[in-house]
Amino acid sequence: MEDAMGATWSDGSEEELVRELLDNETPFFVLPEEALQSQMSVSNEDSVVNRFIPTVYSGPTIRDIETALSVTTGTIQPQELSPARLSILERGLSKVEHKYTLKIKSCDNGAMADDGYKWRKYGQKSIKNSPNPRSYYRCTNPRCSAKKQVEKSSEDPDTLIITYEGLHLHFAYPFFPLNNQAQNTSPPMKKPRNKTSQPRADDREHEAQESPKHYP
DNA sequence: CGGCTTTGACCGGCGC
DNA sequence: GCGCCGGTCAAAGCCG
Repeated sequence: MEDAMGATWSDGSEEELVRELLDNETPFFVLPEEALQSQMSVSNEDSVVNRFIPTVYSGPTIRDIETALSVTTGTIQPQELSPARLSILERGLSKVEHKYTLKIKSCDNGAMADDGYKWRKYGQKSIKNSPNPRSYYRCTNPRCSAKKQVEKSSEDPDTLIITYEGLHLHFAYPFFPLNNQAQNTSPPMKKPRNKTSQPRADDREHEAQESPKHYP
C-alpha cells in the first residue's frame, strides 16, 4: 500500500488523521476511487467528488493535490496509477518529502491561483538564483497547519509554482460523524463570512472528530 | 476597526 | 565559528 513512506511526520496524532483522510477505505472520507475503478469517465468522477465535497473549489483545487497525495505518498510506480490520477501528476505535481509542488499556468494576467481556501500571507523572500520572490501563506484557520508557497517561474512568467505543505484537515469535517448525531438532510456547510469567495468549509478542526470540544 | 499585507529583523540549519 | 540562505515573526500600516 501507500504505507511505504517513512512517515517522519512531526506529530503523531496528525499523521493518524491524515492517513485516515487519505485512506480510501475509511468511511470518513471516500475518495472517488470507486468511480475510477468502475471505468467511469473523468466527468463522472467529478460529479462523484462534488457529491462528497459540498463546497465548490475553483481552479486547480487542493482536492487535485490531495487526491494525488494519496498516491504519491507511496512507492507506487506511475504505471500502476489510474489515468485520471496520472493526468493530475502530469499537470506538474511533484513531491519532495512532505511538500507537494504544483506548477500551473496562470493564463490571465496576474490571475491568482485560487484553490478555494483562505490564506494569510506571512512572509515574502527573495530566493537565490531566482529573480522572483517567494511568498509564504498560511491557512487562515488558526488550527490548520496547512501552508503554501507561491513563486513565479523564472522561465515562464505565466507559470506559478505553488508548493503545498500540510493538509487542510478541516475541509473534510462535514464528513466526520460528529457526536452520535447523524447529520440530517441539511448540509453541515457553514454560511460563508462576508468575504469574496464563499467556497470553504473551514470551521471545525481535528478534535471535532471525537471529542465534542467547543471554543469561542 | 479588524483583518490582512508589508517588510525588515530574527533565527536555525548547513556548508565552508 | 562564521556567514549565507531560506523560513518565520511581528510591528506597522493599508484597506474594506
